[in-house]
Amino acid sequence: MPAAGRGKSAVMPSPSVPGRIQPAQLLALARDRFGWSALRPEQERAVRALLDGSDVLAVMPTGWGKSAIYQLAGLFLDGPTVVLSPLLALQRDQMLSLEGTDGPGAVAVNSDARAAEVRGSWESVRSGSAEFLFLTPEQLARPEVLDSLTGARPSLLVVDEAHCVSSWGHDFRPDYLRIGDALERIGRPRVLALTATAAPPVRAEILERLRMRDASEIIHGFDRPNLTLSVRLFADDRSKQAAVVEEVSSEVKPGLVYVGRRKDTETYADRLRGSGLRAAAYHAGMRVRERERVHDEFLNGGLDVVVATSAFGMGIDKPDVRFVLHADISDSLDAYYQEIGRAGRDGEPANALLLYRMQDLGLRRFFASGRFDEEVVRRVATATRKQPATIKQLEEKLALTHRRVVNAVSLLEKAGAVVVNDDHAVSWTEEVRGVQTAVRAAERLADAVVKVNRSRVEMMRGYAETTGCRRQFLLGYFGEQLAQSCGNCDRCEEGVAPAEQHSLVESDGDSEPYPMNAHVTHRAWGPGVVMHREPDRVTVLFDDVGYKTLALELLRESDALLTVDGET
DNA sequence: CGGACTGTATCTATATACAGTCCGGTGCCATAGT
Repeated sequence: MPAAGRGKSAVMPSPSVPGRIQPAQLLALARDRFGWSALRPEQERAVRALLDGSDVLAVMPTGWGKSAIYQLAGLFLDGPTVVLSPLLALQRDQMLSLEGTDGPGAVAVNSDARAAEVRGSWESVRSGSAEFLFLTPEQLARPEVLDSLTGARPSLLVVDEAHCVSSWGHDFRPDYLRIGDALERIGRPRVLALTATAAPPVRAEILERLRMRDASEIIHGFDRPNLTLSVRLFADDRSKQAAVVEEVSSEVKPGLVYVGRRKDTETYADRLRGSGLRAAAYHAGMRVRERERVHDEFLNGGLDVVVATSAFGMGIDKPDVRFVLHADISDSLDAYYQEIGRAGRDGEPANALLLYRMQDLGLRRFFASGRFDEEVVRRVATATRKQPATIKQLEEKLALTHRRVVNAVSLLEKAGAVVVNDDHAVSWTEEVRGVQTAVRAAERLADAVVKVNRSRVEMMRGYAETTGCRRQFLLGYFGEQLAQSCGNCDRCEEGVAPAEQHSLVESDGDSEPYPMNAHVTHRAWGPGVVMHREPDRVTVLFDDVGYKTLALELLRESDALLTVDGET
């Protein structure tokens, strides 16, 4: 514990007056309270922006000290810091890391705690002996939690793993949709959203859903040059399965294998054990004990490879993972980048290999399609129109699960048919003509989500099938342009990419009809932004229908199809 | 959307083709039972 024994610092911030904090003051406090010897420029900028009263969206790699931002800012701001975190395991880790410092205390309120513990936690938040309060978004759905929070007057609300705000909520963990509401309810503290992965539309969605105002976006670059990117194409499942075992055997260990189905984690783990490797399966259907065992063994070096569904990974910060192999394609480049980002954190070379079969997209399309339950939405609409009711009351009255009710309420709210009042009651607005109109509007909103999800699958497919440099494709998706082809992917290795890159460079200038980031409008699909270019095609992210890839040749022939609005 | 599995039909099989059905990820939280 680096800072232990130094005693309390002479540099006590005057918490109520952030004013102009000098860099030296920040650093001194970081050193004395947490034992950090230096701050990265991004960390410092983020803390200062928060102290100046701004909201902040910080996108930085895992291991870069995102938590340091709120830990430090929390010390200067008068009032508790609330940290929303998606997993209880992550909350435990973060509380542990705070315990080892001279910093102020941290408590958590969740379903693990007994009633007496919860009362104690709220008491220490109110008295100020705990600066940090860890919650899940689900806790914000409980009226008594909101009331206690309002009373505690928090000064900062942190949304950790903020990309979940965008990817979850539509049909999974719907309380993610209600964070923005809760935020207003508790007096609108400033907001800090933290994530390692967020493409431009994801960032826009985070800002919108959390209703962040004039937010400073502090984005660290996405490139991970030590990762070698490659894709192997397969026609049938058998040969792909064999290749998984071969590739894993020949890679430097340890590594991760991602699959799409729980059952496959077991079959691959068995086969890999059969070829002499220390392999384990991991998925959400396993007992908690077993999951923790695999997790710990992997971190401690007791395993060569973990074969997992997407359940494995958040919060894993193991520096020496040498490969991440995808036996099944991910459902978006956001997810893929997040997953391969677990390799090579030590900066040493590591492999990100995708074994791709076109049919594997089927599973991803299925998951992307969601399920709109018209009947549920109709019943919720009918009930609230008759009489305002809380979400809890609706669950009981209609005999529906929390998830279904929250989903329906969120869609109806977005459609303008209902509002959620200060007393937590959902009530009908009369803004929409009737139940039927409201249900139709809700369905349109749900359809739009499906379209965007499916377009994300298509971008993932675009990565797998691109003939150009993989890294240029990947970084382009995250809004970064890599001027040169990377020289560290299979396409560059084959020598294909540099030639195409050359033709791209030649084609710039005035003759370039659809440059990167140009705002465009399509007759059928409406407004969008150019996200990616290849010599013969252009990919546009449309506001309403998501990603679409368009052939330049066709666009040239029917040039009214896509018109450039000019840069903004 | 695609794969595994089941059932049925057929030019009666130690066999195959085809149609129909079911299933698939992520985690809070609450609640029931020991």
